[in-house]
Amino acid sequence: MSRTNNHPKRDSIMDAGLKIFSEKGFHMAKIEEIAHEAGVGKGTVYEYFESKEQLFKIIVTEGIDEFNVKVDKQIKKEKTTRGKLMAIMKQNIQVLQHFRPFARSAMMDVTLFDVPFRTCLMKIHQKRICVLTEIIEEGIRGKEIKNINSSLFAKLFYGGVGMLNNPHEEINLQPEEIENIVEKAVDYYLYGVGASK
Amino acid sequence: MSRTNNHPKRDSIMDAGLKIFSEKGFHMAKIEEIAHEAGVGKGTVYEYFESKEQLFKIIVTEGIDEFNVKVDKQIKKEKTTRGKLMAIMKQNIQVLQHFRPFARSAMMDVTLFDVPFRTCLMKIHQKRICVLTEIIEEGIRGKEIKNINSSLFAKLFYGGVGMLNNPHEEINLQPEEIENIVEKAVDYYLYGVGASK
Amino acid sequence: MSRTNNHPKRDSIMDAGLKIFSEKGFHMAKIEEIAHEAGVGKGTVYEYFESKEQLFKIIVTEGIDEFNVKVDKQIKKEKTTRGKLMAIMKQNIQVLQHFRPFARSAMMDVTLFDVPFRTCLMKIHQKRICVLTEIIEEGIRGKEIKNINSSLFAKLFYGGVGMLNNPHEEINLQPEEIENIVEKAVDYYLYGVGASK
Amino acid sequence: MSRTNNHPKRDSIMDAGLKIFSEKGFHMAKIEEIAHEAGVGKGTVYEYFESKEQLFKIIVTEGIDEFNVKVDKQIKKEKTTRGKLMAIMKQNIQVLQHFRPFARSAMMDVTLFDVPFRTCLMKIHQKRICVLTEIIEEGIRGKEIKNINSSLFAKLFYGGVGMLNNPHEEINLQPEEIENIVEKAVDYYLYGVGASK
DNA sequence: GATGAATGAGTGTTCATTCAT
DNA sequence: GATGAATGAACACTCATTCAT
Repeated sequence: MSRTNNHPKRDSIMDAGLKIFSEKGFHMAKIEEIAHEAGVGKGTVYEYFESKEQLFKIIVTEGIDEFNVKVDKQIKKEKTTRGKLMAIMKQNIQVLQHFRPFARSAMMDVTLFDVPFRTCLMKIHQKRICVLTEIIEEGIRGKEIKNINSSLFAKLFYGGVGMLNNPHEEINLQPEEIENIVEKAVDYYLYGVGASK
Repeated sequence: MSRTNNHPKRDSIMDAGLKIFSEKGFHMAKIEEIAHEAGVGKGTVYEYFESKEQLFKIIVTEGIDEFNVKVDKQIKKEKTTRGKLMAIMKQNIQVLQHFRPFARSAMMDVTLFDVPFRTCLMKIHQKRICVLTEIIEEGIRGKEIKNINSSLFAKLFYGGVGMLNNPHEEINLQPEEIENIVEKAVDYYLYGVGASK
Repeated sequence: MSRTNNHPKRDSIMDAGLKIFSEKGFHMAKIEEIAHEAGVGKGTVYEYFESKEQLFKIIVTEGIDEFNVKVDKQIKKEKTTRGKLMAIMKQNIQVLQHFRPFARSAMMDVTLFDVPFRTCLMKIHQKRICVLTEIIEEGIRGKEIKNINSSLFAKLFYGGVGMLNNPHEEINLQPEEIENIVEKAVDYYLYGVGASK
Repeated sequence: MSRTNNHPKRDSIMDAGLKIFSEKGFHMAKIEEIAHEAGVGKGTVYEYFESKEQLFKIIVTEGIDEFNVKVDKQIKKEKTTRGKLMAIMKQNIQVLQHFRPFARSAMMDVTLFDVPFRTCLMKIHQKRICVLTEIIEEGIRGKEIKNINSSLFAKLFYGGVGMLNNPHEEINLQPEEIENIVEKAVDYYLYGVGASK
C-alpha cells in the first residue's frame, strides 16, 4: 500500500491495523496488539488516531480510496463495456487478494458493523454500484448492452464479483488464472449461460 | 419461525436473539437486552444456551436450515433450471427481507467474525454454493445451460443474489416487484446482457 | 451514618466511599479500593452507582442532607439567636469530627473540584448561608441582634465555624471542650472581642 | 506577579500554572495546557520543574509567600489591632480576588489534596493563624482586646475572611465596597453583633 | 537550552457468566 | 426451572514524563 513516508509510524500503525483487523475483526482486534504489531507503544496509536473506531474507518476509507483510484484508472483505459467490466473484476480480485479477508468485509459487508460504521460503509458500496450503473448505461447508449435495468444488473454484478474473493478459499490465484476466470465470468454476464435456444 | 413448543422460553430467546443480533451485530448485542426482549431473566438464557456465542451460532444455523429447507422444497417443485434459479432468488429475497440485516450477514458474511464463527458460516456458504453448482450441472447435462464452469457461475450468482438484499435500501419490495425483479435478473444470467451480435 | 438496610451493599459502598474519598480525595481514590474496602467486587459499585462521579456526589449530598436535618432540628429547639448560633456551631463540630477530613471539604470547599462538582457544592454552601442569614435577620427583628449586614455576617460566621474543624488538628475534642469552645466563640461574635471602651 | 527576569520562561510557566490550576484544579489541569498557555513546549516545563506536583507546590508556596509579604508589610504600618485586622482582611480580599478560585483553595483548603500536598498547605494555614494569634495577643496585652482565647478567635477570623472570597460569587468588588465591607466586618468582630444589653 | 514525539503505567467502565435463592 | 445480584477479567484511552534531536 503505497503511502507517503511523512509519517512512518502512522503508516506502520495503519498496516498493522489492516492486518489485525483483518485477522480478528473490529471488536476482537486490540489496540495493544495493533501497536505491538506496528512496533510502537500503545500511546502512539493515539498520537495519530483519535480512537480505535477512527483508526478503523480511516484504514477502510483510505484502502477503498486507493482501490477505487486503481480501478477507475483501469476502467478509463478500456473503451468497450466488456473491457471495463473485465477491468473492474480483475482489479477487484487482485487488490482484494491483497487485503483479504478484511478488505472484502469492507467491500462487501456492512451488516455486522454497528450503526456508525454502516453509514460509512454503505456509502462505499453505493458509490461503486453507481459507477457500475453508469458504465452499464453508457453501454446501453452505445448499443453494447441490451436495454436492461442497469441498477439491478449493477448489483448482481457487484455482488458476484465480491463473492469471487470469498475468503473461504484462502488460495491465491495466479495471474493467468485470474485472466481466465475474469474473461469467462464477464462472458457469462454478457452472453448468458443459457443454452442458446 | 415455526418451532416446537416444547420450550417456549427457548423460542422466545431465539427470536429475541435474532432481532437484537440483527439490529446490533454480535458484539454490540447484549445478553441482557436479548433476555429483556424475550421477556425472561438474564439467567434463563443460560439455562438454554451455553454462551452468547453458542446462542448466536444456533440462531444462525437453525435459521439457515429453516431457510434452506424452504428453498430446497421450492426448488424441487421446479422442473427447469430457470425455474430453480428463480426459486432460489425469490426465496432469498423474501426470507432475507424478513431477517435483514442480520440474516444477510449470516448469509453473506464471514469476514467480521472471529475465527470460530468463520468456520461455522463458511460451511453455510459452501453448502449453498454446492447446491447451486449441482443445479447448474444438472442444467448442463439437460442441455439447458451452456457448458460453463459451474462452480464459478454458482459463485457469481450467489453473490449477486446476496447483493439484492442489500441493507442499504431499507425499502420492502412488494411481491409483484419481487417477481418482476427475479424474472429479469435470472434472464440476465441466462441470456446475457450483451446486445445480441 | 444511619441508613435503611434495604441495600446493605449500597450502604457498604457509600461508607467505604466516604472513607476512601476522605483519605485520598476524589481523584486519588480508586473505585477498586472503594470496592475492596466495602467488601464487594468492583462491578458491584456500578450496580448501585452510575459512575465514580455520581457515587461521590451522592455521598456528599446525602451526607450533607443528613447533617442539615440534624442541625435544623437542633436549631428549631432553640428560642434565642444565641442558642441557634450555638446549636449550629456545635452540630458542625460534632458531625464534622465524624466526617473529617472529607466532610469538611464537602462543607467548606469547592475550589478544587471540577466545574460539575462546583455547582453541586456551591448550592450547599449557599443554602447554609441562607439559613444563617435568616436566623440573623430574625434576630435583628427580635432586637437580639444589631441592625447589621446579615449576609456579610452569615459568611463570616459560616467560614469561622468551618475553620474550627480544621483537619490540621487531628485531635478529637471532648464534648465538654466543645461546649466550652462553642460558648466562647458565639460570645465573641455576639459581644465582640474589643475591650469595652 | 513580580519575579526576577532571570528565567522569563520559568515565570511564564508559573503564571500559566496559576491560571490553569485555578480554573481546573490540580488533577484536571494538564501539563500540556499549562505549557501551551505559557507559550512554551511541553518539555520546557520539565526543564524548570521536576514534576507537575512540584510545579504546583512552588506556585502555591511562592504565591503565598508573596502574599504574606504584602500583608505583613501592610500590618506593620498599622498601629492598632483594629487597623491590623482590617489590613489583613483587605489584603485577603484584594489578592484573592486576583487568584480566585485557585488561590482560595490554596489559602483555605487542604482536604482534597493528597497527603503530600496537605502537609505543605497545612503549614501555610498554621503560619497565618499564628500571625493572627500574635496580633490578637499583642492586642490583649495592649488592652485593645479582651482577654480571650486568641488562637480560637484567630481561627474564627481566618475562616471568616476566607469565606468572603467565596468563589460562589464571581462578582468583583469595587475598592470602595471592599473598604466598606472590611470596616463593617472588623467591627462585628470587635464590638459584637449582639444588641447591646 | 528547548522541544514534542513516543511511551506505558494506570484506571474507569462494561458485560458475559455464575450461583444462591 | 427461573432469576438477577454479584463478579472480575478485559480493554480503550489518558497524560505525566522522557529523551533524541
